[in-house]
Amino acid sequence: MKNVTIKDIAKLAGVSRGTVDRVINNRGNVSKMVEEKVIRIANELGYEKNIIASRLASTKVYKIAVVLPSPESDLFWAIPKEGILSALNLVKYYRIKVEFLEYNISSSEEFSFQVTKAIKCKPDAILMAPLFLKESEELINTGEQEKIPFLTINSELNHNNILSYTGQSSYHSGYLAGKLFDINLQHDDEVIVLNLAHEISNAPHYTDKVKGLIDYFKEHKTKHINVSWYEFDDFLNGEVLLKRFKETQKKHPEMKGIFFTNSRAYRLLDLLEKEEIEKYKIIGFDMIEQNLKYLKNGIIDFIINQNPFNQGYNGLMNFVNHFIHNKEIKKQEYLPLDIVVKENVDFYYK
Amino acid sequence: MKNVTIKDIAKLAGVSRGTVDRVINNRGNVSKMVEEKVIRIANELGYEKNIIASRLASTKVYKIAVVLPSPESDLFWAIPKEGILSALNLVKYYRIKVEFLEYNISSSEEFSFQVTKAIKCKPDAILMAPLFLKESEELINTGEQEKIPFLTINSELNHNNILSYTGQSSYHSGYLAGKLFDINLQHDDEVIVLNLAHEISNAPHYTDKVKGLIDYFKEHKTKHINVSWYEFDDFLNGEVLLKRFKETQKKHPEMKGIFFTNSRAYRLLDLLEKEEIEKYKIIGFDMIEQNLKYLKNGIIDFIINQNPFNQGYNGLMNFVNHFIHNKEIKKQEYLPLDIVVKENVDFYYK
DNA sequence: AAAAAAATTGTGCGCGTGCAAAATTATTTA
DNA sequence: TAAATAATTTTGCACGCGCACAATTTTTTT
Repeated sequence: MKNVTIKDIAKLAGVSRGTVDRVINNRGNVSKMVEEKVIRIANELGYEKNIIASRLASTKVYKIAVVLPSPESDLFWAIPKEGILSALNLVKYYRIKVEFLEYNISSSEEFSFQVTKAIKCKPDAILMAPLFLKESEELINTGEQEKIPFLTINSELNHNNILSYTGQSSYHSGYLAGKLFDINLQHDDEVIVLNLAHEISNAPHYTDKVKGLIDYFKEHKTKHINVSWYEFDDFLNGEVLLKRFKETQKKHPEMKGIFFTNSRAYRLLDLLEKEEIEKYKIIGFDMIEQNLKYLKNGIIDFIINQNPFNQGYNGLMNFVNHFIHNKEIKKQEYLPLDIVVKENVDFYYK
Repeated sequence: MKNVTIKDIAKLAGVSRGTVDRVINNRGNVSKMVEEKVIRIANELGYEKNIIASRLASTKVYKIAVVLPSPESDLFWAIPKEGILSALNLVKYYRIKVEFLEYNISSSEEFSFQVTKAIKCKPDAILMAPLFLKESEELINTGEQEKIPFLTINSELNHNNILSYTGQSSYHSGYLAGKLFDINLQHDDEVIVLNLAHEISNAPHYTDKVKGLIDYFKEHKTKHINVSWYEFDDFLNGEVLLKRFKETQKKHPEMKGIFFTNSRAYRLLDLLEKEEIEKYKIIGFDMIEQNLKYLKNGIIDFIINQNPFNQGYNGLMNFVNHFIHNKEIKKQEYLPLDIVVKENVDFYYK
């Protein structure tokens, strides 16, 4: 079962390897008759290009720009980068050049700046997390004019210049949180959603989570659990944050569950006494070190893991599959909604 | 930043490529002086072998025998095979030959027969699920004499002829089940462990699960939950199975939780009426089609997913990393203990 | 119809490594 | 010390494909 090579095709078609090469790679300058014949024979033999030989011989260097928040500004983002590097390691000799560009997670200006810079690199594609909705759309349009497609991770966005999305379904992660509260709460308890984010954002990956949570309790009314939500935008200021939380407590005496919509649960928990907070069922996102502390001491009950490693890994593999292997890639690849508790936390990618 | 090649080393060392090649690959017939010089220069330059060029040029075909239960005898095993094929697809042109050998999951004789056959193929390694403890140990010994190392998935076994284990920690999956029961059960409820397996087995991947579950409740006594366990070995006979379950029910009036230690929950559930069974909290393993039905209609509450796809994928990648990339591979790679509920089931590998 | 231009096809080298045969150098034997 | 043997090193082809350039054929122009 030797693999079919262009040499085999050339011999059968009665032409030279060069001609077969031109047909296979659409380099033109081949007469219609010959082209058809070569294609027919290639199909008959079930020819598949030997990618490693191809990449070895080719001088073309594929270029991808990766634009992600800096781990310094948000710890979560260290892991997707590891995923990217790990994928890269698998395809080390494919002549792929990666340009890493980082921005402060709170700065939409820096985000725009770096994506613009990425576009100027004229890469084959840009892999990014489009955290800022409005800016992202504009930038993706700009990219489209320059014929630079995008691959996205973490937050979903619709645009026909986006080749793929790898990440969770925000809606369903909220819905799942509903289920987890439902198991753990009592009749007439109340769930409060806290969004600790700088811009009071209408980013879909936030609103969809809330929608999912609310929908869950619309569909499951046996316990009469009520949901309210708040945005704390100046969460970096401990005093203000604490004050706003106290107000919320007062306003919602039946509050028994707290749902943090992102990885910043620890920001509030750092400010509270254990006794005061352990009466709440708490669900947050992301297995970053600061949150794990609270998961392990029983303050956070569930963490929903967003598979940051695979976001990076699969994101880059999508690039490879699309550009190098010429494979169809899925427009949406929804990653699992991992339920992380104290008892299984050690087995997830730390 | 061009990559360093043997040519570069050869030039700097003042020898030919062939000599460098012999040093790099320990082919001998090189004088000590030259060898040391080449090694020194290679290290200085940070030489890394270009694997794709290497595999392209080499005539050596790596051979791996894969011995797994047939999907016909146990559906679970369709997925690890998919994982293996998927990994294989990534390294398609590395000249790896895979010999798939299947056995009926209930037959230790067939297992031994196929592993013996695998050894006779004289592969570079054997990837298998050592479901039968005693037989496995003997076979691994035989393999050791023939210098054939093993890679294992799914059930853990200690032997120094085993290069790696990829799968869950059975103990912790039982422990996790304890936690899940604890959340969902009441004071003085009882949990029954059901092991539906042919041989009343002392296989560690069964006993460890029970141990984990029991330990959980040893450490968490607030609800006074009691645990008992039973082996149903003739589970294929519906009548007998049902009878034995009824007996168990009678014997344990406080039974409120049922823990199935493997993927065969559906075998019993198929025999019971919905009304009769929905009062129990049920935890089982593996996202096979027949179980998913019961997860989706609310009869099974939790499925612990064993990542069958990754068992296969990582198992094969371990082979590649060890033999082709010459990388250290971990002796134990514990996969996540995924908690699957109705609300997140669609996002796990079906 | 010859020359020029255009279109098509063929050839050879290189990517980085493996491998075996040939060539060179060092060592032993007679 | 020459010949034989052993040890070491070099050389060249191969893997399958990309690519630049050469060679050939066809078409157009004069």
